[in-house]
Amino acid sequence: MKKHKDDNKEFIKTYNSSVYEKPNTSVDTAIFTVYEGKLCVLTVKRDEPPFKDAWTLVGGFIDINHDIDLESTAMRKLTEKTGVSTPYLEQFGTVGNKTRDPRGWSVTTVYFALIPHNNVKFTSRKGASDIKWAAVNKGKIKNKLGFDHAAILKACSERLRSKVLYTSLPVHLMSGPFTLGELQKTYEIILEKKIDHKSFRRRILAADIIEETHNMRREGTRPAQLYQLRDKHASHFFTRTMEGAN
Amino acid sequence: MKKHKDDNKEFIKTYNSSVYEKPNTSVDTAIFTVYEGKLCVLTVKRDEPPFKDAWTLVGGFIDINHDIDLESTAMRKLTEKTGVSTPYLEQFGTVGNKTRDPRGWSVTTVYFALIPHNNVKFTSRKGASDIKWAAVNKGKIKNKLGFDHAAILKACSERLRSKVLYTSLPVHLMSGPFTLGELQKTYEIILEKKIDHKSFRRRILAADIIEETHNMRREGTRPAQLYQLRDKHASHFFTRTMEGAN
DNA sequence: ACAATAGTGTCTATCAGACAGTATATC
DNA sequence: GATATACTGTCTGATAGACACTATTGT
Repeated sequence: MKKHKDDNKEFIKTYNSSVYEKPNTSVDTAIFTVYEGKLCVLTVKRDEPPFKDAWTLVGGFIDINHDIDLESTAMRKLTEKTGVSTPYLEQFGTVGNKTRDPRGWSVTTVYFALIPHNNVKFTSRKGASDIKWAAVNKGKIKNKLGFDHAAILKACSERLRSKVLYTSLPVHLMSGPFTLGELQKTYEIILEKKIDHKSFRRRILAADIIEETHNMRREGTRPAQLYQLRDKHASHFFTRTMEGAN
Repeated sequence: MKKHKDDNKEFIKTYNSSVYEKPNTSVDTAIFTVYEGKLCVLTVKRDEPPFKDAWTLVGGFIDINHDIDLESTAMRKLTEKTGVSTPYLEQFGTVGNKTRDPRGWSVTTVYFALIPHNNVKFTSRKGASDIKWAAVNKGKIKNKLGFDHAAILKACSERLRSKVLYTSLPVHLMSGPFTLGELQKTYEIILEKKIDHKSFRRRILAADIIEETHNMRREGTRPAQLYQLRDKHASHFFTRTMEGAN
């Protein structure tokens, strides 16, 4: 590793010409929720160039004086934007290349998070104008995303979809007790297809990850059993995937 | 991203800490092969501090002037050390924290590679004294590894083992035509357990990823059919995992 | 009664595990 | 023939998909 001079001019010069020895290093998180029957991802509006006024995923640079590791950078940003402090948070992967950021070689470690919609309180000082949920369809949202975030979102959505076929991840989108019908709906929204309800119940109940509460949900028609997670932080991996190709 | 005051002192301070002070960024690869009935990983001896004279995985810093992306950094290092230019190469994940490198905040993107042992020619200028295969057992090797590479190797080995339960990855460890018996042996070495040969054959043949050659392997006992990959770069994902827990 | 949602019964298809049995080499 | 490795036959068990059926609510 080359050492950098503390000479300020030299520093500015290399910074401007984008041939600084270390790439920039950031963390971005695709924060997913299910809301009004749709899979949504949290987007924020940039207030500085590059991509000023464009929407992006939630992210930022590592603060090496305060963050102890990458995950705490991701958590810090997530909590800053949503107020949520116990999301399901998983590292997706890292994208690093010469071209993704006009400022030069840039590396971003991407996480994806699942949070129940109810738990979110936007904490942005400017109100809601610079932060919003965007509905995700086949990995895409309507608005253009800055940097390579459209590609990152697509890849994250695909990973989410694929993991939902063989895990219990969507339980992390439920807030408080839920019915099997509601959980199934959440699966269906993410997978963008219907699931046979009998198979679904069998599968979830056999996994033994949820337990009955003493309450029922009463809304319109026949009351439904309310369940809760046995272990708030556990995830179950099934040995077979549901149909729909990997 | 927090906004900074334009106050000059404050600016320089935040400038230095948020922009100038970037973590170091590297790429490390666990290069696996199967050799003499054992799963092995390539290790190299460091010739500079920190961890001078300790063994580590193959890796190094990104060369932002020559590498176009992270994968090309990994490939460059791999080819440099092994002479192999078409490995199976997959990103494993990224470790970044304050403590893993005594020089300070450090981020490393970890890849794992599979290469057939025959294809390797050590190209190190110093001869073989600073590079060698180390047998991996339950994710560990005998020699101590520098940095946090022991933990990284363990995590990579577990990922490899887990993927082998539901993919055809081990085909990338075979050089040239191979018999089903040889492929099965390779699976068994990675999984560290026996597989039923009938189930194995059924599974691999049903995947339709290999085809018979016109040759047989004749060695001692009954000749065995030699197969070759239909698509050199394809990987098959089975819908069910083999037993042995995820 | 009817609509709507909750929940059960049960048949079939698929595929992994187990393991006995057959085939073809060398010695 | 004995032994070693290659390869096949086939039964069992687990579980996903399909889908018909029953249950309980509000209107």
